[in-house]
Amino acid sequence: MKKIPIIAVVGPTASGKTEVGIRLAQAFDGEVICVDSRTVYRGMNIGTAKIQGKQIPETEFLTIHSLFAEKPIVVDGVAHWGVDLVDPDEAFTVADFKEYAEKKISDIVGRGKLPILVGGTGLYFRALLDGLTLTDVEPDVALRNELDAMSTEALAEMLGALDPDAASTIDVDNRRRLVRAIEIVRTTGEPLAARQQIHDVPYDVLYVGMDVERDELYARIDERVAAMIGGGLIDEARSLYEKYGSTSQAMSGIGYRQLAAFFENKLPLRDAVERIQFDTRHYAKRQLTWFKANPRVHWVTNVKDAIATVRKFISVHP
RNA sequence: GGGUCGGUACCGAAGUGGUCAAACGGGGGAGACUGUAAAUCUCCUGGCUCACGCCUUCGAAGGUUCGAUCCCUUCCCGACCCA
Repeated sequence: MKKIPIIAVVGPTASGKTEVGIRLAQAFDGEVICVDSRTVYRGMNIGTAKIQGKQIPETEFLTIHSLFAEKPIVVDGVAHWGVDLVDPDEAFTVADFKEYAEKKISDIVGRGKLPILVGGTGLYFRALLDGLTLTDVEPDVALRNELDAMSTEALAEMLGALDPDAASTIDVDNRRRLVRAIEIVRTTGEPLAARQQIHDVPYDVLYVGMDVERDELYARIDERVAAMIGGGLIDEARSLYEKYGSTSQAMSGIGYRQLAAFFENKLPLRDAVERIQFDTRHYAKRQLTWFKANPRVHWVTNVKDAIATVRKFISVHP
């Protein structure tokens, strides 16, 4: 079976992915799918640096599938999908993303366009493009609450009893992983390894990575955060905070949680803003760790090189 | 001019005779990652070294001591108080 050519634009936050995505889409008749765990939330615009443009009804695109009530955003003639899929009090997981993106890719291909994945959420890319199976075990809130009351050591012990292999494989210092592993093993009765496999993927992916010197990247991040504050992030965060509280998944995002601390008088504004900058830099670092580990990424420093790289790739996929 | 409290690694901040290259936090660096992923977790962070170890550090200079980040003296700097 012939594989579907796909472009994946990866890189840390503030590295210029958005612009490259648009330019590539224009140059190669593509549509963009945002691979971002935060811009899926409606109403979170400034703090997520969500693409801004004209929102148009999905029906104009003759889409075949529609998992979410979404409105793609069109910027400079380029449609962006995967944005504004859920409300901030809803959960959105990798599995949701994977399912959504797979259907969206066939939509785009069905329209004769080139799918261009743009984003910074490493796990989402891996799940979609490396074919992670993502077992059918959905998060069990009650079980998680129960497990959360236990110490990390106790959790590790519990997993050791249920699935020794898993216990020796996963990071036993990481409660969150421990809980998920126990969740899977307990509800399926099968070892974790049986539930976590890799399947073939029908895509032929070209990874384009945005390479920015570290100092430059950090300077851009600081500027961007300052611009967000100047651009109304505080008001945006406040209204979300008032509507959804500080504990929702969406509010755990950088920018929002630090401002929530400010609203609760736990942090002076000045410190909250500085915190946002630090946390964003750390986040960028983690993203870099993820993408640097992928040997398939073609690193570029500008739009022109990105286009050249894609052109070469496309030429072997008539 | 007098007095008090301080000056510790990139920053903040413990330490108060040996067990101190010096707790802890921040920052910085590296890494992990299969349904919270902008989340969560791990390691490193004076120099040389794979390591044992060696070397140089705790404002400066002297001194006491077998031994000083820690005690004494003087000086420099900072904060506050009294004049």
